[in-house]
Order: sequence, then C-alpha cells, then structure tokens
Amino acid sequence: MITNKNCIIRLSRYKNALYRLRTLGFIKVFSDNLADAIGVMPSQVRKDFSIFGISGNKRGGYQVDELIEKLNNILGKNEIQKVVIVGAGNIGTALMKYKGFEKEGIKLMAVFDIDSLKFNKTVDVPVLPLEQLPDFIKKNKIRIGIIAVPDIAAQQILDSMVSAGIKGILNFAPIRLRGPADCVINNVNLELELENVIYFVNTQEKAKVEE
Amino acid sequence: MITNKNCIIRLSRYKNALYRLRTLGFIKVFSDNLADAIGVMPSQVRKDFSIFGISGNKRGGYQVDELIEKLNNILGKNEIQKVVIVGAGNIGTALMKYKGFEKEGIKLMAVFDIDSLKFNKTVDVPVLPLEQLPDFIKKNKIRIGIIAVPDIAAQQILDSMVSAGIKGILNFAPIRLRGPADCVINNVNLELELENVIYFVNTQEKAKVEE
DNA sequence: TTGTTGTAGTGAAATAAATCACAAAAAATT
DNA sequence: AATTTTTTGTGATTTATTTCACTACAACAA
Repeated sequence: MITNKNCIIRLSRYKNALYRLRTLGFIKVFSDNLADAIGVMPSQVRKDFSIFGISGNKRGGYQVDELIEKLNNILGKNEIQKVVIVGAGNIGTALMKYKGFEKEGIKLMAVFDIDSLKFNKTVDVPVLPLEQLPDFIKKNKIRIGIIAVPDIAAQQILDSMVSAGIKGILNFAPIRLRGPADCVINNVNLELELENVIYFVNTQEKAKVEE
Repeated sequence: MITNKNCIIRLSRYKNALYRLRTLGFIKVFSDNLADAIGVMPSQVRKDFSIFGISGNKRGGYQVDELIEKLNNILGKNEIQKVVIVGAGNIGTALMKYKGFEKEGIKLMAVFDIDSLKFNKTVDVPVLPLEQLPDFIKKNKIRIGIIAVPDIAAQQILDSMVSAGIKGILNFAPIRLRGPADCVINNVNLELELENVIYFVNTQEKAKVEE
C-alpha cells in the first residue's frame, strides 16, 4: 500500500480526536466533525479513510468505537510496543517520566547512558550502562528506539541499535542519521521547530509593515 | 513571498549542516554536499536558494560563511529571540534546562506554572506564577511562546498568550489549538511521532512476510 | 587563446497531494 | 410511497512540490 507519511500522521490525529469526542459523548461522527477537530477538509478525511478501506454509513457517519478500533489496528496499537531510550540527559529524562506513552500502549523498557552517575535499577524504568544496550535489545526483542544523545554520538548509537535488531528510530539529535533502507528514522528537532515559528512570525510582521 | 513550510525547515537544516561542515574545515560547499548532508536532491537545494535569491558561483559553489549569514538573516537569527514557556512539567523542565536554544540565539526568559511548589526566582530561568504571564509578555515584548501543559489547559493558555501579544506558539499539547489568523502555531506531538515510527516498522515487517 | 570540465540557475516536466463535485445510498419527512 | 435531506465514497481536477534537463558561465588545462 503506497502511503503518504502525512496521511498516517492524520490517522493518529483522527484517533486522538475520536478519544476526545467519545468522552464528550459522541457515539457517531461525520467526516466534518473530524475534519474540524484536526483542521483539514472533510473530503480529506474521507479520502484518508478510503485509502485504508475504512467505510462509514451514508448519512450515518462513522461509529466512534468501531472507528477507533480500526485506526488502532492500522496504527499497530493492538499490541504493546516496547521501546528503549538512549541518553538520560534532559530530553531522555523527560521522555522517561512522561506519562503520555503508557496510555498509548507504548512501554518504555529501559534508558541507557554512559554516565555511571545516572545508573539506577531501582526505579520504574531502569537507567542502565550503554554497553548493555545490544544485549538488552536482543533479549527483549525490541524494535523501536529513541535517540536522545548529543549529535556527535548519535550515528554511532544508531549503528549499534540497528545491528542489535532495532527497526525504527525516533531521533532527537539535530543531525541527519543514516541507516539501512529497512530502518525507519523519524526526526524531532526542537530548535528547528522554534526557528520555524520565529521565521513565520517575522515574515508576518514584515508583511504587516509593508501593507 | 509565497513559501512552503518544508522549504523553511530545509533552510534550517542547511544552516545546521553548514555549521558542521565549517568545523570540518569547509570554506565552500556545492549543492550536492548540502543535499547529501540533509538527504535531498541537489536540485532541491538550488531551487530553495533561488526562491530566496541566494546565489553562488558557477563552478565555485557557495562560500560557507556567506551562506550561513544569509540563511541566518532569512531565518530571523540576526537578533535574539525572547521566549517564554508555560508548564513546568516534564517537557517544560527539559526545555528549560536544554542548552540547545541559547546557542541558536533563543533566550528563555521565564517559565510559568500554576503549581506554587515549582516557583523559583533564584535560578537562571525563573519559574513564575501563571497569573504573571500576561504582564510579563507585555512588559518584555515577547512574541514567541512554548506551551507544555496538559491538553485540557492548552487552549486557555493560548488565548491568554495571544491577548497579551504572543504571535507564535510551539505547542507540545497533543491537541489542535485555535488561534487568530496572524498567530503561527507549530505542533510537536511526541506520541504521534513514535506512533508513526511504529506504523512504518509494522508495515515493513508485514511487507517482508508477504514477499 | 582555445578547449574542457564542473556547477549554478531555472523553465519545463513529472510526481504527489489536496480539493472538488457529484452519484449513490440511507434516513427522515410528507 | 414518494420526496427531500444528508452524508459517504470516489473519479476528475486542481494545486503544490519535487525532479529533470539543459543553458550559461567560471575555473582550469593544454
């Protein structure tokens, strides 16, 4: 199935919106409810669904529960996903403490670092020495990893993760990482996101002055 | 100037790559060096530059220093950008401690929270009570804000920021926020990014089985 | 000086993504 | 039972973005 990355991101957004709509008491939704909730056109919603063979009822919209289940299925949320984090710095630690993952069926198995001061086996998510990373990945059959180390270290970490069996990486290091074709790499670059906001704010101000 | 958001993101990436190339001793670069560094086609690099009137030398490429300066200019990095964070939870705190912003000319002025246990005026970046937010924004003429509060609180925070003069927001709450047309809102949704990695890893595994 | 080579710059072409617009079906109304 | 209303599903169209492919030019070599 040929699919556009943005389309998958929208599916996640629909799913999140649906959870909220459900708590508000919605039993069924129409494409324009979802469109409004995530900020797209209703036809976009229907097209996204049609790509994945999700169908609703003419004039009846979509059943919320059913739709959530279908989306979760597509998004691979029918089973718990085990994840490791490398780097127990600011970002790594924040992610470790972050409660948002668990309720999404994402289980943080461990955090790894080189700094022995950060090791801690007594907490919920243990912080372990980096050299144990490959074995841990293999032993626990983990496929998803988060990189939250400085940019200079990132490529090396990726390489060792990949050779231990990791197939997907969420990378917070502000550098392009290279991996084999069958390894998915998503990047989150915080400075870049802020820089982007700054650019558009400046552009808008300039446009206003020139008006 | 009509511009595509991805194009601006690429400009930031070029800039980051250039800093690295400079430390490696590069004095000039060619479009294919930059293309390779950020993972796009060389023609994309040249087109991006042409949109912003950046020109190099035929056969000579681009002067690194000059190019960095031009990009910084476009990206609004010629002056320090003042930023506030709302929410001193996991993400807010990580961002507060994060050293990456400062070296990019982004100055965190303060963090705001409702929880009085978190208040702290003695540290580098003070944590202040939420009710001081509007005055602080006005007094310091701040235009950029970061929202790192739970989703239920996010829209209300946005509204108060906007009415105090904020023009651009980086939002970490996993919900669509609505603001006036002249307010830029960028979203970073960590669960969603991970979910996306998971989807593509699953899809690839399935494809392999079917092969 | 006269090729020769390599790279920028850019209009044209190709590709990808979003939106439109309308038929079909289900529900509601008369 | 017929008509109207509402909403889905999707082919066609439009719009946006990327890539191609070629010209122009600067640097270098013979």
